[in-house]
Amino acid sequence: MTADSAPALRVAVAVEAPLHAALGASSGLLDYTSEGALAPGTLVRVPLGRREVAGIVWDRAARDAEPGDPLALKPVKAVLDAMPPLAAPWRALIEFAAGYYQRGLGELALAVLPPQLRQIDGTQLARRLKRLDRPDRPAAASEAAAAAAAAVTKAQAAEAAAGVVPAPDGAAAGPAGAAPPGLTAEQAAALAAFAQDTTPALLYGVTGSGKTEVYLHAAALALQAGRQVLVLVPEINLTPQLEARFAGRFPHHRLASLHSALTPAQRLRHWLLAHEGHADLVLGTRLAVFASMPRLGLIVVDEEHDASFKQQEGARYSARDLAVWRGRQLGVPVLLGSATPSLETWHRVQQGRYRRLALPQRIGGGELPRVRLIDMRQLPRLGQSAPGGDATPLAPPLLAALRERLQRGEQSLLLLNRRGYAPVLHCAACGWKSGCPHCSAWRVFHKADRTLRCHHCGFTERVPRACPECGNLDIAPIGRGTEKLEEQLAAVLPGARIARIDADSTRGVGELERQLAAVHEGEVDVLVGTQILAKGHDFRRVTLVAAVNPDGALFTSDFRAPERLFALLMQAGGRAGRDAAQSAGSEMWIQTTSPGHALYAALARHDYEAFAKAQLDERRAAGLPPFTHLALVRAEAREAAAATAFLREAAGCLQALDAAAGVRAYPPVPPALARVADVERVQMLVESASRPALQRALSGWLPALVALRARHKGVIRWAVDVDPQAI
DNA sequence: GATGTGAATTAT
DNA sequence: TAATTCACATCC
Repeated sequence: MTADSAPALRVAVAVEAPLHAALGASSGLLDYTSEGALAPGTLVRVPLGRREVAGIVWDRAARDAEPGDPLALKPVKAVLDAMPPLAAPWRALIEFAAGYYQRGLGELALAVLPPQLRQIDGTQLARRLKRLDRPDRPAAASEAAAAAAAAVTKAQAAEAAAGVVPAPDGAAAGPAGAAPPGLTAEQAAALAAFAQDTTPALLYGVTGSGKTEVYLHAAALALQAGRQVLVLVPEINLTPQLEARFAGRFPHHRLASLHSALTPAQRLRHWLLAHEGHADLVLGTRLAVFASMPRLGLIVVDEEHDASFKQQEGARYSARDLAVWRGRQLGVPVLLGSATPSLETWHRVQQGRYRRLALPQRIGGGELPRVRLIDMRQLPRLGQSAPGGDATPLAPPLLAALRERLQRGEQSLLLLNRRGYAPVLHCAACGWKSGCPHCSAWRVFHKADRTLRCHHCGFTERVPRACPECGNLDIAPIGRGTEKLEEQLAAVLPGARIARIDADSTRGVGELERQLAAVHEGEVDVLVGTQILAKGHDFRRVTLVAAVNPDGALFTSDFRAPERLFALLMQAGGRAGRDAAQSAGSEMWIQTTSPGHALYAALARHDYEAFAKAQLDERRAAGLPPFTHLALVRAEAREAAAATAFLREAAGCLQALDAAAGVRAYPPVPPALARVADVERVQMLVESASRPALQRALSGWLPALVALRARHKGVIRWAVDVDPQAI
């Protein structure tokens, strides 16, 4: 406005605008003017169209500065300088991730900040920052953490009682305990080796081998050096347990958790604690990999093989892979823990790119459960005429084993990866099945509320009294879900206290914790549930784990299914006999029609390495990861033909691209789940033996895809998925 | 992606 | 004639 004011400076700002909006040309940055100089990483508010949005001042190479009339630029509206700017390493991480996963810089940068930070103004932010000095309210830790803390205390008391951990009573159980428990020789060796250098290290150890203790000691070293520690865990459910363990061990260090179950205010507070360097420990799910941590000195990725580290929407990043990148960038060690490492990680260990630290023994010499394979083909087809119409839910020998446990007062855990009563309803007269009208999937029969529910789009109806096609009254459920298994168990195990834990039974806030507490208190004899149960929870009294029907994963086209099944079963088996005193009698039962399958044979020997070798040989032969690098271009449209046409033409653009040497595109195909909520999906696989080649091709291709999209009006959405989980 | 524009289509 | 819906242009 004022003609005599100093000439305004030009600043580049990353704003929340998707790449495909073709905003800010190639860099994704927009130019604004500012009165004073603004440090890169400064949070600002800028006008964008008729809106005012949050942005981050970015540094950009001088050669990228676009010519143009600075007078036509709009000024920055507000500078949120109460907060330190986001540091260069953080910005480098964002730039790398945006480039690697083919997303807009600003889109990613703003998406990984706490949502509240995008909304508040300078005064509000200043107030929040002032409040950081106040200690966290105990309530903020939530009932969940309290429940988990109780469980952990008990667990450690059990370990101490078993005489395996030379810890004084009460150590690590609360703020009062100062002396950390000692380490076994194996743990000490792993820790010493880890401290040698900063190459990423795989901590390879079965459930119960004491990986967490190594994390804690590695963390202690980093904390002593005045550094911050980032711990990534796969599930929200697991954060309270580990949080309690870390908080108990490091009572004089501040811990902040970061996951999507926090309230917006908590999320902002915890993020700011990390960013300001007030929190020494940051523990969270995949989104925490982007936490701003000025003194970062160690990254731990627990259960590194877990698929939930890969984001499945928006920017489809792998938090595990970004953690490794971040560690290398900072020269900070990364510790990847797993009993069943991802084949990608295992391959890198074999290439010598990652170190291998092994913990082959269970703490206290506890045995892994004996694996028993039950050949379901040998069973008499009992109960064909029974209500529900399928064979007996459990093989007689397994049933006998369950009764034994019941008599001895021990707990059993039954896994069935299917919630609801039955996966589909069927009319015997006309062949009608309970398909979802909006998705290419069956609607699941939920007996408890007598509904047919689509697990993909949520479409729910009451169960029809008769077949909607032919009016036949004789419609019957096919197959079995957890609800039905629970019901069938109640019939064959009268008097047993049976609990079911799955996404349906744990819908309410704190419901999972409440149910788990009941299990720990011994109020449950038999626990039925989905894979929610297999992960991380410490069930001390469980001596029998059974997989009721795991075969499905053996025969799907999903190339990662065997890897996931093996990990799930190993992990589930690890739930049994964690109490060293009982481990000798603990068993893992598997009902299968393929008892000779190599996967089960390896599982019976607890031989991950043989399994991994066989899988890697298959992957190499089939040209799959980690030997080939993949990306998927996904497109969605009302009509599949529109999405397919877009992808076909996209493939043409790729072929015309010089940068696409050594990269090849396959014909577009529908994924396993082709239609969801009346939207058709089509995807195209792009592969290369070279990761840099794939990257070059994708980067060169993207502008063409953006332009192409403008001509294919039928396409509702499209996205690139680099290193996809499934193809 | 969000927002605003104008034109076309539909309801009353 | 008002009210929706929809295609499309713009956003430093």
